[in-house]
Amino acid sequence: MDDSYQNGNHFKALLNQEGLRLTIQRQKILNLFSLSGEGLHLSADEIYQHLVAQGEAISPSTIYRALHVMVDLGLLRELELSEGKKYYEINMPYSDQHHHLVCVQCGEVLEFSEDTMSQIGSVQTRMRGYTLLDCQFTVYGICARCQGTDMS
Amino acid sequence: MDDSYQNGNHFKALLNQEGLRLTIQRQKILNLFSLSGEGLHLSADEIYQHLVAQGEAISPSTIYRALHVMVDLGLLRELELSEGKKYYEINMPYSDQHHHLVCVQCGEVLEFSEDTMSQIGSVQTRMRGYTLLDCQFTVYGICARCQGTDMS
DNA sequence: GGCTAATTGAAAATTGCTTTCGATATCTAT
DNA sequence: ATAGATATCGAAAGCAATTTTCAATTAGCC
Repeated sequence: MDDSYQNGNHFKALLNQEGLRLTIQRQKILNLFSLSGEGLHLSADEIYQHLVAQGEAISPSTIYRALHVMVDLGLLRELELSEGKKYYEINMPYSDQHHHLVCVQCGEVLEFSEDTMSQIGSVQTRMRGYTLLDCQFTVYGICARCQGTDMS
Repeated sequence: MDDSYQNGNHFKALLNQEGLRLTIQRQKILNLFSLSGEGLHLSADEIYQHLVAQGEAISPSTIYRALHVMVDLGLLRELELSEGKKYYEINMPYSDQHHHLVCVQCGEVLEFSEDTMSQIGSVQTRMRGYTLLDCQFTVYGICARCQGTDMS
C-alpha cells in the first residue's frame, strides 16, 4: 500500500462514515486524480481508458457509480463543459475556487480563478435561503488558433 | 397569422438571410418562448410536450433541429443546468446578462443579474486571445424548502 | 473465520440527441 | 400566380453517455 497515507485513510474514513466501503476500484479512480494534481478534467470514458491502459481491471459501470459517490462526498467536482458529456476534477478543499474558459471549436479548456465569483455565489444563495454547494462560471468562446482556422 | 408582427417578420428576415426558411414549426417554437417572456427555461422534451398539449403536430427531431438553428441565429441561449439535458431560454439582445441559481434537489431555477460577471468574462477572454461567445454562471445549492424536507 | 450488506461486472435498458430518407413545403424567379 | 430548386419535415433507425438489473464477489464487523 504505497498510496494510502493521508489520502487513502481519509477516504476510507469518509466512506465508512456513510456506511460505504473502500474498494480497490474507488481507490484507483481517486488516485488518478490526486496523483495528477489539479487542472485535470476527465470524463468517465477517459478514466476507463487510463485505468485499462495501466492494466487495471475495472468496468465502466463501476466508474460511473464511483464518480457519483465521490461527488456526493465532495471529493470530486462535476463539470458541465458542454458536449453532452460530464467531466470531473478533484475538489480538494484547499484548492481555491476556479473557473473555466472553453473553446467551443477545439475543446481546449483553460482555468482561471476569481474570488469575486464565490462571493457573489454566496451572497446570492444566502439572500434566498439556499445552501451553497458549488459555483461554476463557464465562459464559452473561440480560441485564437481556431479563429484563424475558419471552417464555417 | 396573428402572431407575426414584429417577431415573425424579423425572424423570417433573419432566416432568409442565411438561406434558411420560415416554417410553421419554427414559428411555434419561437412563439412559445417569446410569448412567455424571459425567465422561461425549457428542454427539448418540454417544448414538445407543450406543443402537443396545445394541439400542434410536430416531431421531436424537428424541435432539436430548430433549437440549433435558433441558437446559431442568436435567438435562444443554450443552458447547461446539469441533469445531462440542455435547456433553452430566449436571448433577446436587450435582455441583460443574467445567471442561474439551481436547487439540485427540486430543480427550481432562479435568475439573478450581475454585471461584474460579463466584465470578468470579457477580460478573461481578451487576455487569452479568445472571442467571447457566452458566459454562464451557475450556482448549485439546495433551496430553503428542500432543506426542510430532508430525504437523505 | 464467518456473516451481512455493500459492491462489482456484464449485459440489457434508458435517455437525450442525431441522422437518414422519402415526402412535403417554402422561397425565388419567371 | 406558377413552377422549380432545395430546405425542411416526420418517422424510424442509429448513436453515445449513462443507468439499471442481477447474480457473484468482497469489505467491514462480530
